[in-house]
Amino acid sequence: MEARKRGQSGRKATLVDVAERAKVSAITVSRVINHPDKVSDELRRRVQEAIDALGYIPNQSASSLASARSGVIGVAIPSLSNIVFNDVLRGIYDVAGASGYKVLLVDTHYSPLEEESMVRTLLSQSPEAMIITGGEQTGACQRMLKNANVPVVQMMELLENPLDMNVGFSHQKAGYSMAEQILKAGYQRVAFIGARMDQRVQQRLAGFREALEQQSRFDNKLVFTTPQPSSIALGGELFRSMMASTNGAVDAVFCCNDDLALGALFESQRMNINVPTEMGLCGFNDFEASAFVNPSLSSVYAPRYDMGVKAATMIVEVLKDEYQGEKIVDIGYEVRMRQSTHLK
Amino acid sequence: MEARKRGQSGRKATLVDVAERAKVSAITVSRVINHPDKVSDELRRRVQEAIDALGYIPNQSASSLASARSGVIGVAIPSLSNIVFNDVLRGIYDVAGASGYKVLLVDTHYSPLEEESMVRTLLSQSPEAMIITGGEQTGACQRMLKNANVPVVQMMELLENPLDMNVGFSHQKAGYSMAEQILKAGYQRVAFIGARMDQRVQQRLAGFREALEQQSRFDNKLVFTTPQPSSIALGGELFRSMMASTNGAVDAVFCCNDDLALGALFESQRMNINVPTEMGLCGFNDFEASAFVNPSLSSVYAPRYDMGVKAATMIVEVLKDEYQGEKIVDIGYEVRMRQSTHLK
DNA sequence: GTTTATAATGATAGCGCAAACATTGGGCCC
DNA sequence: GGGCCCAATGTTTGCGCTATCATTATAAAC
Repeated sequence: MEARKRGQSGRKATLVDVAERAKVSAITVSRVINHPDKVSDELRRRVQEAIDALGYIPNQSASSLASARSGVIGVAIPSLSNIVFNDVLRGIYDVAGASGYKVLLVDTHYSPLEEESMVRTLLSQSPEAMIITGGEQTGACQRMLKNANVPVVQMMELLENPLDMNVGFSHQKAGYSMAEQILKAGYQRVAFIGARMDQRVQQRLAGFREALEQQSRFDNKLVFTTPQPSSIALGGELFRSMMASTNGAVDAVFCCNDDLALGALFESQRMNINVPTEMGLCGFNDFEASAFVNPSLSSVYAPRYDMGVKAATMIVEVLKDEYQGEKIVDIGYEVRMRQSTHLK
Repeated sequence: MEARKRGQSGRKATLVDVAERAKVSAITVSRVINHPDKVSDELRRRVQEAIDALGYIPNQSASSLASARSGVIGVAIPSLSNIVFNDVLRGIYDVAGASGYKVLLVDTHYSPLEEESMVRTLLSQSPEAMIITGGEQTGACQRMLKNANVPVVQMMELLENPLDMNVGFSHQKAGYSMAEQILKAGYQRVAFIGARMDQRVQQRLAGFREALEQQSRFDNKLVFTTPQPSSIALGGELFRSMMASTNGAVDAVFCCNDDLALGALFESQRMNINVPTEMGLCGFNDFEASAFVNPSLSSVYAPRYDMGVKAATMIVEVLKDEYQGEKIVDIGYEVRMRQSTHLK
């Protein structure tokens, strides 16, 4: 690359280059960018011209360093491929973007150790706030977050002792409610199939168990779980092996999420098992497909987009010192009973 | 908050705090972090102890400013909620993470103007490289990217004149191939339903049209498009209104993606139209559900994860000055014919 | 035993920007 | 017309870090 003059593409233009070209001081250029109302129309115009001419783009590192404000919100989620988090993310991005914040996003792969390392990376960017998933942080990770001295929101599930703020819903209650509805629909022998088995899935199982135990219908032999990641394919496999090992004793299956449930549904169709008459089926998370598949799939809906919006809004308001609400927000859920559990 | 001493949680520890505690110079601490092999075991141990004791986390802004290396790769995608991009993102994150790069991700909402603004935001973070989607950038955006003087990868589709590097596949050829197969399967009057209608969808339509025209089977009245975002619900609606307006004249539908196709499939089931005998159906992108739904859905698969991996790998290698391959990489696609288009 | 190479550490300066404080030049008051 | 205020602009300084160049200690070379 040839050597070029300032402001040409060889070397990136700086505030000083703009200032020289506009014949003002550097700080005036800074003001035009950050506090345009504090500069006269005339100078503002001249500076803007110079900015455009040079294609000047501010150096955010320098700005962060000088002002101790990075404009970054750090976000850690366990998986990029799980649709559940996309909805939440959309909410976060929408609010953050509208308020002038950037989002630095990391994927922890459902591992607290990886989360710790990722949180360290995020903190090195001097974020003004953090949004993380759930409550299974390592001790070191918790310490870092406290030390960082920025607002932290833990989202997705309700926690006993959040680090700071918390938005989510009770997966245990939701699991309980759904299981309750299944029993109410008249199913007698309800199995559970679950994958990944992270904290939230375990809570759903706990709720399921509680509901069944209340009617003395819980049977540990009907709980089928695996640490493998969820997928439609896996749902089909688990359903098939469940059927093989239970020998017709099961008349409904509570799937820990809609991936598994859809897989089970498609597999039951191929096995010529009628849903819902021979086999009730429900999922969790209420994917769009669940409402449209035939038979439509019962599931638990939670306002995920709103949860992201709420998390980001709390943060933005706390940063402006304007937040009035509670530190722990229950965003709620809704059991949506559809054809797949309609026994009679 | 009370005032506290250095290294306590009141004020974040800096390199100098660590240096004082370890009784070394600041630069030695910097070396322990960035070039540990250049420091003796003894000092490295002492410094590491001080780092741990103070919970020191480097300030990346200061580091970026001093070293002119941010460790950031900027990524712009048109939508956070489209699964298609998640797969690609996973590939990018996996490679970037393994190579020590952070990803700054923005959502352009399919708007070139928003993309321009987001790219400006990304560039202000001094990214070392950029990955963007497609080739519909505004002039100003293209200029910024060229001026930034960093490697740029445009991904998802193959471009005539990429700004720099390019990884993708030809959506037109893919559309052509799929349409060709549909005709080959024996379907006579093939409709097209499309949503969003971004560049890539338009290319799929162009390929579809080309294939049909070659057999004089193209009929513009059988093309149904809308700028609305795709969804399963929309697929059902479009299918229903298509059926209403064409009056039984259509025997197959090419859907621009699997969302629409699944929606059309579920709707056809509710309308008691047999797929594939009365109606052929195909989609695009090959979602996981497409292989498992009944009847299974024909679609076009592209190695999206690999595409993300490739894009990030190219960048990482270019940054190390080690990249040997072509600037334009065709990642290919695969037409997967399944039950939904099995006429005979 | 002097020179030369090498490894380990340190001192200094500066990256680009904005906070804090300083200066200037009206307009306005009585 | 002196004093005061405020808006508009400028000067200085330092954020936390690393590149660069220096310095010292140590080993190797002859």
